[in-house]
Amino acid sequence: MKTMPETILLEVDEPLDLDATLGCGQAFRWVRRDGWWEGVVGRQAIRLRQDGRRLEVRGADESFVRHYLSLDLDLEAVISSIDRDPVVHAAIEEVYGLRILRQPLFECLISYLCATNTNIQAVQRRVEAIARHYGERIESDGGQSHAFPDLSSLSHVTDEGLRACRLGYRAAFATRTLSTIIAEPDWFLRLSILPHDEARGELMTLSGIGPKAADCICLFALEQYEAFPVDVWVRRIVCRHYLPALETRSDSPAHYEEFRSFGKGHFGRFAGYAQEYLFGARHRLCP
DNA sequence: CTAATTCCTGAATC
DNA sequence: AGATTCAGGAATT
Repeated sequence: MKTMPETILLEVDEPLDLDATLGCGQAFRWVRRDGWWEGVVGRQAIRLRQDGRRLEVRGADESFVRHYLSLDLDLEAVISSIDRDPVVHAAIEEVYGLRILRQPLFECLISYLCATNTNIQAVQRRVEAIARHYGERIESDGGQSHAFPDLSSLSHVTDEGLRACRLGYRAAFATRTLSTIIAEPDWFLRLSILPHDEARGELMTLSGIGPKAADCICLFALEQYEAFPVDVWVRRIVCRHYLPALETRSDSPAHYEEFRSFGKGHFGRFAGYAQEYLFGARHRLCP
């Protein structure tokens, strides 16, 4: 599929900060190279570059990019709904225009399974390796790259194969999760129509997917914006600025739940957006 | 319910 | 330069 170079002209009330959006760690296949963001979404190798309200697009058409970046979401309204205290307010100033992407569900699920107990760069390497080993070759502007494989392409993957992709002990979790998903033909369809709490619970039954990964998948692939993932940084930020009383508590599922319900209660329907803004401003909020 | 331990990679530090 | 330390979720006991 050939697509022409395109330029999207953003409206004044259509804020976007592409750097914050693609660089905040929500998706793992974007890299910045000489002024462009290069990434793969589905089977398309895409390049994006923003200059003010001009958004240049290569490798995909405008409607695809608009949807992926969720430009149809009224971000100004979302931001004013979460702008409830000086701390988020500072975060909003820091990464104003950050948008939550609409990621492909399967890739998002496997990516966050790879994301436990590691930093963002390590996850990027793992996801990239899985694509290189098992994904379909696709042509990009310069050379070639690989789409993230679909479920059937990973259905016969072995533990060793995934260990070669540096998943480590997560390889065994991944193969178990793959086999339970494969066992139910419409698993993805069923998941995608469940309400948040049920989708979350269903995800957590999978091997290698705990509360935090489940919340990320709900937020980044299922458009469930009330999801409030609590990673170490969000935990730190909430302890420091909102709930110092929770500081001394150790980690446990019950304590995770306290942070999560704080987020949902304090920020409301778009708590997930608040989470991303806090996370995006983490080095300013927890220096 | 809580606490402790193990799993593994990669970067930083000694 | 090679060893040690640490950051980072989930599962198991």
